[in-house]
Amino acid sequence: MYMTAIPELTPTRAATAGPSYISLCEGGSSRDCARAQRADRDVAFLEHLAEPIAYLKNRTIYYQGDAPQNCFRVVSGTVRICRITEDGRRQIAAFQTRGDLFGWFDQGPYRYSAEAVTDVVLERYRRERFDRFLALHPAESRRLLRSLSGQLAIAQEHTMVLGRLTAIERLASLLLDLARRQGSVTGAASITVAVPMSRKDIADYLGLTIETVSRTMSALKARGVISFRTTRNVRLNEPAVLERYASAARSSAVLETV
Amino acid sequence: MYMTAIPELTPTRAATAGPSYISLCEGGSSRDCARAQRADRDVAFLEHLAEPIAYLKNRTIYYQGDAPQNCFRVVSGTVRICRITEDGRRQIAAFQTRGDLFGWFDQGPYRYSAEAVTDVVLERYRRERFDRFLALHPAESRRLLRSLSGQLAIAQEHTMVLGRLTAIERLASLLLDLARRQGSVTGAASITVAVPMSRKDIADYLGLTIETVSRTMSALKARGVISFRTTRNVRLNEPAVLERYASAARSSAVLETV
DNA sequence: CGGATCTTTGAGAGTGATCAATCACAGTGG
DNA sequence: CCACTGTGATTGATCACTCTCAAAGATCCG
Repeated sequence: MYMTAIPELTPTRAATAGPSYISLCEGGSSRDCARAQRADRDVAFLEHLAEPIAYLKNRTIYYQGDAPQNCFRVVSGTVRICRITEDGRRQIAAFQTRGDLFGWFDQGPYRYSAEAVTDVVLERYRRERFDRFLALHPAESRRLLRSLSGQLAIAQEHTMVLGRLTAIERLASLLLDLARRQGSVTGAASITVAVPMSRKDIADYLGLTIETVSRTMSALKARGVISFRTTRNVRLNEPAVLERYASAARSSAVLETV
Repeated sequence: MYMTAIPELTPTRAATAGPSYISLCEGGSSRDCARAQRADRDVAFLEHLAEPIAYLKNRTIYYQGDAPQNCFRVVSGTVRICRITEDGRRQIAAFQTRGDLFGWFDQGPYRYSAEAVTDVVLERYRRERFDRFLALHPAESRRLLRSLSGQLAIAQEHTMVLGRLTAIERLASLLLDLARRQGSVTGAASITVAVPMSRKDIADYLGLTIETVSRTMSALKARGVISFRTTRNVRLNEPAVLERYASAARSSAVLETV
């Protein structure tokens, strides 16, 4: 739809074609955007703000420690927000997909790096202009609040996954997340899920090692819960079983007041 | 300062004394607030919005799953944002202290419960009024953005802790966080830290068990890095050593692009 | 087809969890 | 004032899940 205005990938820098306006939209998943109030002059203004830019797989979009001059919105592809320690441990705080805004909320220098998981197309915004725009357009800033709220909610869910789930529960949780983000209707008999990231990415997102991820995947396959077309294309044969594993992360009855 | 207007604790509901205006302020830690632009009528409006309310230790402020009718700001004490699974696993997503806003960003029902760690005094805001206020006061909503950003940053730091740090590193990280929140100057020779939460709370925040927390504390004590006045009052004898343990969570040189 | 990278699988080790008992402390009442 | 009780914290012994080290198997791409 509005996406077509942006070239699907012209390495290192999206070419030609005028930037398309994509309204800030709510939630981390954010599917349908681009509706809601936008006076014509708003659109005109934002057209100057958004600079389309593309990155090849595994390229760094910005580094932890850099001064935060830009923020970005994902047009297509997947971005990882991650950090590496001196001794090589890596943690991925979030995966950003279509519609997600990132790089906006660091106050000082970027606290995490942003890297392209796949080839990606982004819209880049100069932070200072972006902030100025927000000051002028209160409605937009309230929509941004909702978007941030969604990201915070996701981060807190992630906290549960990292702090209290077993390996198999973490994997189940991720697979269902991916399915949901790809718009699969939960409750379906069988779902095909594209896994854009490597085993290492999965491991670093879930707080595990590559080996554990691989072994756990194999265990799920052995039980017939999932099967592989390729390593990056998983078929969820029994989503209900995965739901059961992942359920620890989400639902829960209200219990005693302790 | 502005705190004095609110009674330090009158069980179940803060008594008398008119609500004091506390401006939304930035960052998760947020020390000095109450400055910045506030026209007199803004103050007057907010005075009607904020309802002071107190909770005794371990009381629930709201339950996961409830419809989110209110949001809160901490005036004094500590609040935990947590979730319990059916099988009893608990994860604390965050501790909220003076100046922190919580209960605002859940879109649907509350995803986490909020409970009083200590006796607390809060300001309660009706969400619908709060939102209406934001719509009328853009500056306030941008300040809220900054506050939310801070909380998101904290959540992402927490992600690193839960996903990649060892028990001793997690403890070091928490102790330094507490010290910082209490305004201790880092780099000091020796710091006394109040630990308002129980070992169980610490364990559930750090993704460990009570026993591991206890053992790790003992190990640190044995090495002379910390010592106890009581279980809830820790003296950091060698903050530098703790910094070294915790450093994995924060700093890190920029490395290869992988 | 060869070489690099990614993934899977195996064997063994280790950190933190579990199960269990003791200890410390605050509150209560005799 | 001091036993009694209940909760929270500490310590111990053992277990298990995941990590580490290692090698083989896939997959991709020139």
